[in-house]
Amino acid sequence: MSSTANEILDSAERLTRSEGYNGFSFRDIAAEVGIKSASVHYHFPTKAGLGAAVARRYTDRFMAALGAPEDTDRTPDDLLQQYVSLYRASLADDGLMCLCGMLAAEVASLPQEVAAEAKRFFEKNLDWLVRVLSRPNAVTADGQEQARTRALHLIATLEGAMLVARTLNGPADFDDIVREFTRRNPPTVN
Amino acid sequence: MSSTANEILDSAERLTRSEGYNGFSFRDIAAEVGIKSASVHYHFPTKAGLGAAVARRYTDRFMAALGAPEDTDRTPDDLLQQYVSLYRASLADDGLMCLCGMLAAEVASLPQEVAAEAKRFFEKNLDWLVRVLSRPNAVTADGQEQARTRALHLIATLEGAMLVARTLNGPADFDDIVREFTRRNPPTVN
DNA sequence: GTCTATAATTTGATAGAC
DNA sequence: GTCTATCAAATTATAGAC
Repeated sequence: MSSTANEILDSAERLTRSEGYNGFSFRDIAAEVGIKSASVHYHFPTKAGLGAAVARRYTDRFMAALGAPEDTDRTPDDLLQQYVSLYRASLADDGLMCLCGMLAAEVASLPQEVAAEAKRFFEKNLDWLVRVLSRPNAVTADGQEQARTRALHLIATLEGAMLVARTLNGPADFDDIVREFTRRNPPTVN
Repeated sequence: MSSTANEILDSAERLTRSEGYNGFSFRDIAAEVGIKSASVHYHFPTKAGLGAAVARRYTDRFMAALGAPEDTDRTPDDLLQQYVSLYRASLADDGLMCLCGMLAAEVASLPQEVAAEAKRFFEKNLDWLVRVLSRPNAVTADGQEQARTRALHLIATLEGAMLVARTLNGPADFDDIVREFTRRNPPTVN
């Protein structure tokens, strides 16, 4: 992957997380990278392809940062706290939305291949969280179903907190919401 | 307000909740209403004005449906359950996002007057919830600050649940999340 | 790989007839 | 109030020179 292609992905990711998939153009990216829009098309022939590539890279990077859910060097609670931190860093960095949270909002108007990548992000997140919550020393082991519900609940809270915080008071509100969530969903074992 | 103007607002609202503010055009609305795009401009000269009018009407209708937070015929818990139902109906109707949840995602690329209306929606919601949570027989009265945090937490959970449910399994996931939230945040008094 | 040039379409918006 | 016609700008995308 060329250096320019990576800069294009960086720019497209930032723009999507700020303005949405429908809120940026090839010319916006070209201006940020310092090339012409025709050169962007050389690296990514279509916008749908670029959007899908951005989402795929984002998901892969996110999952890599999470690490193995079964890592015995870290307690389930450590892993969950780290999960929350990743979202928080996302917002704090530049007031940017989670890429796939943004795509989830726009899902009805996305090219099919981009929508599919957004869905994949959530499914991978769910799977990782379910594995963490299913570990022997994590919460009450009331089965996979309950673990999935808990995982969904956490993802929804974090995505919603980013959404709301962006229009109100930023990271301060995000932190407020997460603190309240943690107070209501304390780690049980560990 | 003419009948056509209302149909335009209906169409613009549906399109915004489905595709986002950046995802529809005057021609899309014209096609739905059965007129030409020039006629849409007669009623709403600019897209920013139309977007702001849609958001304002949505907020006013939403607040009217909520009723008075101090209504003594209804317990705080009744009111909170009704609040959740309004969100749930939103999603169930047609898989549509909350209008202002959608605008919140796009906020960085919205005309200032549209962004301001989205913010107003959340502030009005917060105010209503704080009043409900501050009633003498509601939860533990640990002050306005805690009531605001609880209110934020509920709004974020509902907006996040809509967002996530739209890309995964729809209303079933929304209900799952709300059930889990309710289990973790049971009504205390009433 | 990047450029200029341009095609084809869409977009928000306006002028003026009816 | 709605229409036809049109504009100016922006958009995704391609052809072909360098």
